[in-house]
Amino acid sequence: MPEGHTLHRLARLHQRRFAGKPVEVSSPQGRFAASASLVDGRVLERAEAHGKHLFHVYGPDATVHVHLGLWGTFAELPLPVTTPVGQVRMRLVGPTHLADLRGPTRCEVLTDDEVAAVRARLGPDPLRRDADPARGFARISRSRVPIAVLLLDQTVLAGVGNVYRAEVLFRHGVHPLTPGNRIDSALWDLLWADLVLLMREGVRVGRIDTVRPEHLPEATGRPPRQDRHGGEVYVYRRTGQPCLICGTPVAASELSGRNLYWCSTCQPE
DNA sequence: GATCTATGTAGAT
DNA sequence: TCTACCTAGATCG
Repeated sequence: MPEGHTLHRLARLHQRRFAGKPVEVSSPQGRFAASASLVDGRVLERAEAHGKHLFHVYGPDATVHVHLGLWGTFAELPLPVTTPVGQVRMRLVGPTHLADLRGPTRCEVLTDDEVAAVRARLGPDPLRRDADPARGFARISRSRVPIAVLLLDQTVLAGVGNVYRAEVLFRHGVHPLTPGNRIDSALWDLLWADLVLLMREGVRVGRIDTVRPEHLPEATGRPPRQDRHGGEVYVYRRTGQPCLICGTPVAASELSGRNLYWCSTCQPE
């Protein structure tokens, strides 16, 4: 689940459910208990996301910072309060709903200065209005590192994960090993605009869909994708299956410890 | 029941 | 480049 769109969707949801009201914050599992007591019962001022980071702002002295990592999830339930199931790191209880956080890589209370330090390390986020894509291009155009690695570097761009990386490179016919300094500014503008489009749609529908209408199962007669992550994609986790455009089996390898997927015909070196 | 895997990142080597 | 870490669902035997 957790690429940037997931966090922005959660921020939006938490803003609606909890902001402006006192919230009960607890840690049924216990690992967040001491920090939860710092914000328990206070009014949640606002929820916002930057890249894959979620912030629950209670005041200048206390913002809950959540990073879901690979496995983290937030589950929302309507009241009444029920017994927590599984390992619930943080539970928020508001006037109408509760939210249970499981498996985050990060869940901590920070001061405004500490939040600023976290955010200072993040590159422009295609889902934020205040994002400056030129900052991302400045890094990319100076680097010989493969574009596939740069896109996942959160100090270059914030919020892009393995699915959006694979899909945006496919949609623009860019080979993943292309060095950053071979990406010209016109191509960068296209990649950025496409990330904005795809990720906004991801926030809207709650899953990652990147396939153009003419290549969808309904248009081509192929069976829809059955995958835990749910959306329709061109190459992500489609190793060995025919490319939706040219039929070449989708290639896969590992790069910097992450799975990489591409079409060797549509994305030539 | 055991094992594998994942949309992520930090820190050690 | 490696390892550790957080969790739950899918798959294997």
